[in-house]
Amino acid sequence: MSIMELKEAKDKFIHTWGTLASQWGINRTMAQIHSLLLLSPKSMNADEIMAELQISRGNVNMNLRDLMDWGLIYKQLLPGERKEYFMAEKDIWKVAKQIAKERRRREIGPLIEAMEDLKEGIKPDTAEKEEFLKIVNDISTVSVFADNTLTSLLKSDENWLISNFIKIFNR
Amino acid sequence: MSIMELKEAKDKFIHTWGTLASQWGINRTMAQIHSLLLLSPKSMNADEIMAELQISRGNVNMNLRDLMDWGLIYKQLLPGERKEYFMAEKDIWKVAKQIAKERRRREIGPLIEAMEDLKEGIKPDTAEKEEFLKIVNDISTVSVFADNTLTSLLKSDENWLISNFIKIFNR
DNA sequence: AAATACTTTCAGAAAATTTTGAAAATTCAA
DNA sequence: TTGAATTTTCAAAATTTTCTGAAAGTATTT
Repeated sequence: MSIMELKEAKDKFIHTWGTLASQWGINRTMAQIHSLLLLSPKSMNADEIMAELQISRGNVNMNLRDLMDWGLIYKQLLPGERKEYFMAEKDIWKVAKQIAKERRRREIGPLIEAMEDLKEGIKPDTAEKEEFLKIVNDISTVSVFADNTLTSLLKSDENWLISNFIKIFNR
Repeated sequence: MSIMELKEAKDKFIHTWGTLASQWGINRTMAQIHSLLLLSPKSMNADEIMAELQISRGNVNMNLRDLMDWGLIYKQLLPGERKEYFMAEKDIWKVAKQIAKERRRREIGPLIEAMEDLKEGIKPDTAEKEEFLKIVNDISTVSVFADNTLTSLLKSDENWLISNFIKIFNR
C-alpha cells in the first residue's frame, strides 16, 4: 500500500470501524461517531460531528446518547461554552473492557434469565420433558460459565491482562 | 410461572433464542431454525422446517446453509430418502466453542487486518501521525490479545473448561 | 418574561435487510 | 437419456432499522 496522507488514513479508519461494527450488531453511525471522537485530539460538539460525518442533528444526538450508555464517550461542559462537548475514552484497554462488559450484560444476561424461566415452567415427568430440560440446563450452565469467565477477566486489572498477554506471546 | 406444556415451552424457547440472537447480530430465522433442530429428537428436512416455522423454502435453504457455515448443524443423508435431513450439534459445549470460534474469525480477524493495513500506510513523521498510529497500534494490540486469549481458550479441551468452571464456582 | 441558544423527540422518509416464490439448476431412479 | 424429485438462486416484495428535520422542550442570558 502506498503512503497515505493522515486525513485519508483517518477517514479509512472511521469507515472501517463503521463497517466492522455493523457486521457485529452495532449501528454504523454510532461506530463512526465513536471513531471520529477517538481520533479527535479535542472534544467535539454536535454541530462539528454533523458537519464532519454529514449526518442529521437527530442522528448525532441519538447516537451520542447510545455511546454514553455504552460508556465509550463522556460529556464535557466547557466553561464559557453553552454547547455540550464530547470526548471518547482513549485508553483502548478500558474501551475493550467496557465493550466486553456491555456485551456480557446485553447478550449473556438475558440468555441466563430466559433459561431460568423455562426451567421453572417445566416438570421432568416424561422422557421428552427431561430431554428438553437437559438442553435448557446445558445452555444455562454454559452461559453462566461464560458469564463468570468474562466477569473474572474484567475484574482483574490491566496489569494482569498485560502480563497474560506477554505470557501468551512468549509461549 | 405456571406449569407449561412441553410444546408451549419449546415454542417459547425457539422464540426467545430468535429474539436474543437478533439482538446480537444474528438473523432471527437462522436462530429459530437452529433452536428447532436443537430441540428436535430427529433430524428434519426442509419441508418440515417450512411447515413448523411457517417460512418459505428459499428462506429455509439459505439459513440452513448459513448454519452449516457456522458449524452448528450437519446434513444427514438417510438411506432410501431423496430429501436432505438436518440435525443440530447437541453438545452445548461444542456449540458454544463453535460460536466463539466463528465470532472470533468474523469480528476480531478483520479488525486486526484493517489495523495492519493502516499501520503500513502511515509514516510517523509528524506528531499528529504519531498520535494516530498510537491509537491504531493500541487497537491492534488489544485485538491480538483478545484473539490469542480466545484461541487458547478454544484449544484447551472440554475438561479444562469444566475444571475452570468448577474452580470459579468454588471460590 | 422574552428572546436566544441549544438539546431532545418523533413521525415520516430513506436505506438496509430479510423473505418470498417461481424459475433454473441439480440429482437420481428408471 | 428422460423426467420427476429436490435444492438453489435471485429479483422483487415485505419488513425492519436507521435517518432526517422540523417542532417541542430546556436552559440561559438579557
